[in-house]
Amino acid sequence: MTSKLRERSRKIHCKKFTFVIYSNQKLQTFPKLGEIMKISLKDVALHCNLSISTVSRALNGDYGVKNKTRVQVLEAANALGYVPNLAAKELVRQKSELIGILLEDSDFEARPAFFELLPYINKTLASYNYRAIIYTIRSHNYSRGELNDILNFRNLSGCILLSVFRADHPIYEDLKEMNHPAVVLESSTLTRFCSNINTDENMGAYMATRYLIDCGHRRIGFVNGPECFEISRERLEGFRRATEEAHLTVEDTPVFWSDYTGNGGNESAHQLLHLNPTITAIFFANDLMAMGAISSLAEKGVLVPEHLSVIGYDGLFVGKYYNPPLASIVIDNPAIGIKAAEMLLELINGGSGKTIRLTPSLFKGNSVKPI
Amino acid sequence: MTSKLRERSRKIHCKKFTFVIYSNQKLQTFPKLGEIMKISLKDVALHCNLSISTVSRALNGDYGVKNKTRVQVLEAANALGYVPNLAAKELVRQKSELIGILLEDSDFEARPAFFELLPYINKTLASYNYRAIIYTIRSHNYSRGELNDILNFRNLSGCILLSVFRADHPIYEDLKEMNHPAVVLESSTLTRFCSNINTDENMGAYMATRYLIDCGHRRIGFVNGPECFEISRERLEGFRRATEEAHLTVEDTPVFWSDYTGNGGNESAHQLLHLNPTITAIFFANDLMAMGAISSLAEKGVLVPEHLSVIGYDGLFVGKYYNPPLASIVIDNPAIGIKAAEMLLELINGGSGKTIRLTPSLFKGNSVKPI
DNA sequence: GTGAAAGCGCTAACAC
DNA sequence: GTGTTAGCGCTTTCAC
Repeated sequence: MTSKLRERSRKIHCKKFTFVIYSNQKLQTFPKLGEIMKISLKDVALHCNLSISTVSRALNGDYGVKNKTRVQVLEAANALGYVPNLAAKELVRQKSELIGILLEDSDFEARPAFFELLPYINKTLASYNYRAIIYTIRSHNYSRGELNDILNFRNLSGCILLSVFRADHPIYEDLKEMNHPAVVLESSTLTRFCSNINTDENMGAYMATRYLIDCGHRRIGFVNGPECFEISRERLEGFRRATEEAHLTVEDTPVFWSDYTGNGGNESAHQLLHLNPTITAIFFANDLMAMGAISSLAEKGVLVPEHLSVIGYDGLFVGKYYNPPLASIVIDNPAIGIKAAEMLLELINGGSGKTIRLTPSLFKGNSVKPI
Repeated sequence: MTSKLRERSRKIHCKKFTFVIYSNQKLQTFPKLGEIMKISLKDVALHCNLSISTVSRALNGDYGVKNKTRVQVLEAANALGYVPNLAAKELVRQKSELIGILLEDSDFEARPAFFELLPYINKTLASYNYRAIIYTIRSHNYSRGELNDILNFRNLSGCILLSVFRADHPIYEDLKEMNHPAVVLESSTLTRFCSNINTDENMGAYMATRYLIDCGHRRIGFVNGPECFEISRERLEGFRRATEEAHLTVEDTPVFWSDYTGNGGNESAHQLLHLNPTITAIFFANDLMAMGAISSLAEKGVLVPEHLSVIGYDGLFVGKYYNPPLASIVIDNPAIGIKAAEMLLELINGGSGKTIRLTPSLFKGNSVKPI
């Protein structure tokens, strides 16, 4: 022990411990009254008679540390209850193991499925020792550059755009110019640093429509979400692809633009049925609208599937407990969550942006009846 | 400008800018090729011909800065795109504006309501400039002290226990001994540093049962959650309070312990009806179990509310779109989320732990029929 | 294989 | 009202 180290040693012992006694391999510490001081690398170093740098290397698993030393350090760190200070680490490394999760400020009811994603994203990130930090993005009054600032504040390693914004939201512009890793859902934004993962919406809508057609329905309504979302447009394409393939006329396959909410779906369905009373089936662009419609129609005596067949989209997990169990296009949210996190980690490790497109599956709930 | 500052000035200009030209009030910067260097306090200081500490004071709104200076600093910081480095700030302040949100690792289906809370917690925290960082807590193999380590790693200002753990989960012990601010939901853990917010479960269960009784039901089943949760026990007390008050016998008011999942509710309901065929109403301790039961019973010809009245608990927002709209005890999740965040901030600002108990409300969905 | 020392960007105590 | 200085706890050269 150098004299300088010894000198500091006394000082620090006074600061954090009254006594430090090694006896029978058992380390006893007596923290001062009041708050318990946090143990730093320095404390571990002092107890091991080693320098801070050696302790750091030992703890980080670096080369150039004698095995015996490493074991000694590990034991001391454990005994003292050492917890690294990530702020210090991040300051010097100029990066953090933090991932920004970006939510729209007001999309709760409209996008319940996203909250099915979060636990999976978080777990996947955690398994690589990354943590998720949540930010809220304004749908309106967002100004260019906010995204960059968010990333810079805490030197985030990257971000995941969990909400879907309207296609002309400026955040997509920020995303295109940004050189931090990012993953977006249900958007086709793709750059060197930005991957995207989405399901084949066109295919999903086609599958739903096709299922209704295969069940014998020839007059089918489509209640879509707002036109300003990419996904709404793609779902319309899929719907049209299926109806044209089956040579259904546009008159027999009316389309309504709604808003992805339960009430919106309900209102659109009533309007649709009022204007097109011969309709035998409706395809809703999400489960919430389907549920809103079914429950309200039932009260007016229109029963699903007896009088009207209904299929939704999203495959919300509550759908299978719906009455009747709601036919739907199932998006595998756990898979998307896990994949999104993995794609981001890939980008962080130097990978290039890429696109993953999953194919949704069909859940044949009893809300659709063959005719 | 002191000579020392001037010296550093040259160095830094070389590092981050090729030219820095003020002309017509417009600041033009030419970052070097490749990555754009981040702007630090030092850069702002140099451009203003001020010391770092003055710039820091100006930016932090401290006293002792001439107004003209402050304006100059603010403008320069803005023009240069200065973003503070929070890791540095946290390192020196020994605390962060970070709140840990603790989720159980596997409670997704069982607790969908918690994901109704998160957006509100996050928004409230954000309005005080705090951020939420998500941690997953293991239901099993959790070892004492993990919570403390989580708080210490990043010098979190506090944490919110968003999931409800079984009453004997060791995290509650950690919580009791911890001296960091914490807020727990649906638990009565209360210390100097730990507040709790919950709804009056006894009252909620009483209200649900009482509603059934008021509708004329005299033989009422109760499908509860697992006994290991505090809330299950309290809900049972409320149920019993109502049945005893109405002088219903224990035979006419059978209780089943289930698991808060859709399938569990379904199975328990079938068992309950099989053993007690004269039952006219069932109170489920959460909406998910109620939905699972209703949808499955409907397929067997047992219709709600025609043949059986059902009331749930939680007031999930999808409940009002259920078929029939599900009567339930509504827990005001937005209020709880906002309140939880506010209570935590109170603790952080030196307040003492306290208890808030909200009274739930009754949603009279059509799933209950008077007889 | 280990130690000394510099410095990440910031705050705060102390000069002046 | 402003500048100087000493760290916060850590990683990372560079010596030895």
